Amino acid sequence: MGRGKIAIKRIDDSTNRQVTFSKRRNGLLKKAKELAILCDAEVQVIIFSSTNKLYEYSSSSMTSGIQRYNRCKEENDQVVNSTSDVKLWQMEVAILKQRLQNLHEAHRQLMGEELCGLGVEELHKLENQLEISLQGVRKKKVCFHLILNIETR
Amino acid sequence: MGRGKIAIKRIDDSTNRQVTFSKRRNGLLKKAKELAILCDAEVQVIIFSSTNKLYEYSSSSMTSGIQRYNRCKEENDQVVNSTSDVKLWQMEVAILKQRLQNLHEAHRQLMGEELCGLGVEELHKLENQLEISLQGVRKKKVCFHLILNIETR
DNA sequence: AACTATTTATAAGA
DNA sequence: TTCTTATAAATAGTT
Repeated sequence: MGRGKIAIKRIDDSTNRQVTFSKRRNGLLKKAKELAILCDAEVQVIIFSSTNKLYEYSSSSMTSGIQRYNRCKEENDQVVNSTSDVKLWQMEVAILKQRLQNLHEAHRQLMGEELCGLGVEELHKLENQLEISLQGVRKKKVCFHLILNIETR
Repeated sequence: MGRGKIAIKRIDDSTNRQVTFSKRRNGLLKKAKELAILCDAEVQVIIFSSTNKLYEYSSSSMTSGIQRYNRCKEENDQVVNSTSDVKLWQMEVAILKQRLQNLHEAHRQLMGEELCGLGVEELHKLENQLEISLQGVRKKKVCFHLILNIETR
């Protein structure tokens, strides 16, 4: 992009290379930031110049970004060895996620959604439960009204 | 760049956001590669989409790039390696437990239990929700009976 | 997935 | 270096 087209290969002239590095580095960091904001992504960029100077961008914290990367890679490895601390925590996460999912499903049924998987018997039980719930709520409401009546008397 | 100018803020429309993500992600990775080649730099890019998919570019190996970053940062004693992964998993466990607890509380309220913490307004809302739920369940039951009638006719 | 009208990035020049 | 500008490249909106 510019006055002329250039081939993508190492720029021989070191001054030119330095200038181009400076321009394109800024461009890359800007684009990284835009991507993160526009698309709600987590983006990390690490750049070392040929003179070993560090430039970086991270949409969150670089540390957490790198850790997330590490985790992602570990999962893909599926290393099956002795149960390390990490593995134990991972198992706990898996268990909790499963429980959360189950509870979520039950919750949706109580909301009258996602009833497709239920049979007649289960629908009956759910209906009874909802009626019991309503009784409980209405009883509680009555209590409130009694209290209000006493206070405003 | 394009038919119109856009403000750099989160794109609301999810389809549009996904498309833009795809385009700009490719753009960013291409630019990263060009910078590395043209300017003889070491470049690493890590991108997580909002759907938690990982995309990456590394001019060398990601691991060595990250290690180089760590060494560079060690002066500020921000050591990032996989041993602190345990902490991250612990954090995830804590977050999941919290979510589970919240959902559990909501669940108990839908069961007509644990109503002590609720005010009049909240009781009203809960009652309405339960009535809606009952309607859903009863509608579903009617469907079942209609089907049974047809089958046993 | 393609196609363009525009915007944006940037190579070269000052 | 920093600014300018002509041109290449990226991409937003459209089909």
